[in-house]
Amino acid sequence: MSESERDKRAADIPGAGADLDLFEGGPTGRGVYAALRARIVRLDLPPGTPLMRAELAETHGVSLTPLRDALQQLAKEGLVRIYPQSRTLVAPIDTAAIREAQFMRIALETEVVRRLAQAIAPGDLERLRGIVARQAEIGDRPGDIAAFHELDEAFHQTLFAAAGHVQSQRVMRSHGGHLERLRRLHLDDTDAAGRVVNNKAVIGGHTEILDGIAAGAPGRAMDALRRHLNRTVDRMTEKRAAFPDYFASGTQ
Amino acid sequence: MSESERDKRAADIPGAGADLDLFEGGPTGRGVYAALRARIVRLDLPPGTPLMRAELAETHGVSLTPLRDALQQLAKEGLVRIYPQSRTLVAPIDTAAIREAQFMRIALETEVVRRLAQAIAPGDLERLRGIVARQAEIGDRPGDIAAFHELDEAFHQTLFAAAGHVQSQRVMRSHGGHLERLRRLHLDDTDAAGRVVNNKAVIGGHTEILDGIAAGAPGRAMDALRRHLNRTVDRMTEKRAAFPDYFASGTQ
DNA sequence: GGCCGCAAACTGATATATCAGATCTACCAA
DNA sequence: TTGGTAGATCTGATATATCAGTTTGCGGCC
Repeated sequence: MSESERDKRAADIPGAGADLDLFEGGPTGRGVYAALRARIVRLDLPPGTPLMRAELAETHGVSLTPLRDALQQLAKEGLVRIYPQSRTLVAPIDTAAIREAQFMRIALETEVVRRLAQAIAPGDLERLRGIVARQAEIGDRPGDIAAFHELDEAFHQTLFAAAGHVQSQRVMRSHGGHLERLRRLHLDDTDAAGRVVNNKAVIGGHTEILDGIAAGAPGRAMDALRRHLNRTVDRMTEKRAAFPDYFASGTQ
Repeated sequence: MSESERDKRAADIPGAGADLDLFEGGPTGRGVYAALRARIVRLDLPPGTPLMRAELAETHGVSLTPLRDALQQLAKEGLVRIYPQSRTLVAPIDTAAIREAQFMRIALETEVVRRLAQAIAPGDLERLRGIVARQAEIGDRPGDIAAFHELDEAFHQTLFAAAGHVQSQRVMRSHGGHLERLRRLHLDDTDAAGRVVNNKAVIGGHTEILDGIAAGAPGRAMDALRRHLNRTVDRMTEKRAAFPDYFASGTQ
């Protein structure tokens, strides 16, 4: 049942990626882009998978031109590697790219939180508290992974929205594909008990951040956020050992 | 003479933009992209200028396909507006985009400086001091605008390099076209005396930042950086009044 | 039996042709 | 005179054809 739940969530991801409407290659190409990105990020198309343009074009019912647009877009995000005149394949997960994405996220979100601690609209703070409250409600039940994760997304997006910098978050996300894939690897590797613990930690982090903001204490809010975000990447080397084929052979 | 100096600098900008090799549309298209971006950012192609594909293709000696790639790239950066089936023109300077770019820059660079204040390689600190010293040398002479500006660029780039996050700076710059155009507007509007004063302020800012880093005082370094960066955007409304045609009609 | 070289086949890049939507203009009607 | 509409024209999107570089597999040679 958690199985079907997860699949449902996975199927939703294309939609989630679609709001990154920074990308388009024209009306037609866009759908292809979104579909491919979703499959790559979901690791449905694992790193190294060759992408045959002719075949993909036929599958998606478009010609080579919009398909090329989509691939170029993905190449610019680093999710696809195009070897000119040769072939195109799903890029390996790049450790360096993950570090950059993480850096960007900490930098941006830390600044968001800082500004919110200086001034936040009461309505926004309420909304944020509400999200955390809903997380707490389902936090104990190990079942609703999808819902919990969705609320987590909502929390961070609301932070950016409250600060008036949704666009920056969009830019950040558009370069965070490698990090998303790493997170995907983490998704399935915790048992129910461990997940509940993790959920509690997430909720605690969110609460600390909001407390810092509410108290008008930028430093406190920023530190809390930093701790909260650093959780994700810590276990990267472990994942890299478990899925050596998925990662680039670069340093570290 | 400062005239020819400035032109020489302007001619260099394409090269400066070229290291944003985040962008390509294939080997051929890349040159077109760089050339167009340079002309747009330099305000050589003012906002609102229609971009006729057939003509541009002929001018640059390429076909429509790579030209389209270049334009799509520019559209994604927000520098060009494509109205499907209708026309393509240079996008107006967007106040909101400038605010986002400025936000991103402060967030990213502030985090860079914070980390450097915690730990910096002695060689990097030396290099940075060296750049500021060279700025001080030519700071009094109003002539060398190009050289001074180049050193300024080098300073900030070296900060990112020292923190090991050049890639993030690249992403940031790739979305900073609107801000670059605003800066371009500021470039020509100060007389020699004013420029010397401004140069002094820049040098002072850089020095404060480095002092904060050297002292291992993140807060101090970050505050200094914040003050330093906020200089640029302050006079935006003034520019907007002077060049109403260049700006989008959006709020504020 | 293994290695080198050549050629064929495949792939992506580029150019061109076709399609469809949007704008503009001229003409008609109110 | 003005508003609207039909059609011509222009533009970008899409599809297809051509070009050029890369890989691969076969055959000959060492």
